Amino acid sequence: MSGPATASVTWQSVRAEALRRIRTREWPPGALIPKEAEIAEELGCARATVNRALRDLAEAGYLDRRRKGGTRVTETPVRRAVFDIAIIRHEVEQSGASYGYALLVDRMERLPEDLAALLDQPPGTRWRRVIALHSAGKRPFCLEDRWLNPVLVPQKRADFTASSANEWLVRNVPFTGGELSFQARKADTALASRLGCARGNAVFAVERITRTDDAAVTAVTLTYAPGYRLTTTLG
Amino acid sequence: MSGPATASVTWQSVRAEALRRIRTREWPPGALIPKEAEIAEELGCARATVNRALRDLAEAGYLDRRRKGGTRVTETPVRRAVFDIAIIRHEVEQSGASYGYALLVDRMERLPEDLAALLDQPPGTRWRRVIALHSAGKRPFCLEDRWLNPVLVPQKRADFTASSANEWLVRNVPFTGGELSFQARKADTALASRLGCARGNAVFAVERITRTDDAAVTAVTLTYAPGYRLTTTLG
DNA sequence: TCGCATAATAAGTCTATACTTAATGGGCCG
DNA sequence: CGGCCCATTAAGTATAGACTTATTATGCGA
Repeated sequence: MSGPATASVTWQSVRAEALRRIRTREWPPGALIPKEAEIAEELGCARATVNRALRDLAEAGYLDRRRKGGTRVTETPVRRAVFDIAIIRHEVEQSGASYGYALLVDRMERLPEDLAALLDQPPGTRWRRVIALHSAGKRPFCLEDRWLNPVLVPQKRADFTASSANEWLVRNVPFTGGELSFQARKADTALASRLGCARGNAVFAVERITRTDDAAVTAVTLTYAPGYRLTTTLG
Repeated sequence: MSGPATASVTWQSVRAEALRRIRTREWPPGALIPKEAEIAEELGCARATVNRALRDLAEAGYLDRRRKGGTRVTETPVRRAVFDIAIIRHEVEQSGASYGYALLVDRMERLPEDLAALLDQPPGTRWRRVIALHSAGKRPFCLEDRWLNPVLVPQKRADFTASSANEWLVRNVPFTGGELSFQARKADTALASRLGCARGNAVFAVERITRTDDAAVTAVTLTYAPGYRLTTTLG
């Protein structure tokens, strides 16, 4: 009823072969490639196997697939960079340094107007504001300036004196979406003194807003000490 | 989608249900969840459908799966941010501005020692160096400072006076790997004049090395004018 | 000739089944 | 008691077949 038990063509091998054809331009950019059934017959496997392989290549940005339209090689493959958003403690520990944490501010404050708008909060809303410093060895590593939705993260339930809001949130408030942005900033006097660097230094800043289905959970700005690099591998 | 006539349970619906259970802590962090066959029976679908759903959640970082070990909920879900590495022209055009391009330098130069090491080239190797400015409207947008492997990108074959190396490479040299890093830098005099900003301004810099299986293809530093933000959505 | 209904098509998906592979844990032997 | 081998287990994968759905092409009528 089924084919030979051993000779199976794996979806990885189909993927590899398809990628080879793309790289060698046997299937040039923009070209329509044979349909699944044809490739399956050619390589001697089931259509589902080809489907798995081509779907994977499509996810990776090498192919564009459309029902009825067939599959074509992407004209200009969009490369994706993937960053893992780690817990800062892990990031520090992974670099070999010992991790330090200090809570600097934890109080209720009125949201700045622009931020309130981004968070879908009426102007003047008071949220919990937490500022903390993460350090690597004796050096400041990253300043965390965070606003928290007090409904979801009341002061009595979450205490950030010993460990950061970062970790508490990861474990306690699953989020469903948000935005992330990176930018370069000049350190002002306050920031420079907290990060232990000269005023005017260029620092790397990450802004992140996190939401659940219903409401915004938190908005945070992470400002890293000068010299920080965010690195990843292209696959 | 959830048609009554077509009673089939889709893998998306299984995924959604599993995610719901993770979010509601019905399956708390660290817990072992039922095995595929059990879930399949419970939801009334084939095991392959459950497999597809759980595999997807594992890829997204919600689950850890191991043969024989079963599937458990990730203790601290690692969130991933995905950035599309666009062609700079597209990035500018998408913002609504008109794109401008100017080639500033194109000559053979000796690789700096540290870069040569990164690129697996013997010290003193001469590569093609290209410097170009991308602009949005009348404003400088991004300075591209690039080194190219002259074997793969000889000057006679690739002319960058009219369009950038960026686009030529995407279309002509498929790459298989590389590294990417982001950082904040202070603009020195040369950079400031080219980007049309004040000296000492904080600028966002992207460094990228691109390789084929055999050899390094190119190393590039993209320095964006002050105010640039790299943004993405968290899913 | 234009516009719309319809047929054709290729990918998307579900199912049932069977086999493979990586771990795990227990039992046997030294 | 310790270590190794093997049975067991749960995920991983392959397959054939059938059905769904988005999209394109076509042909008919106004």
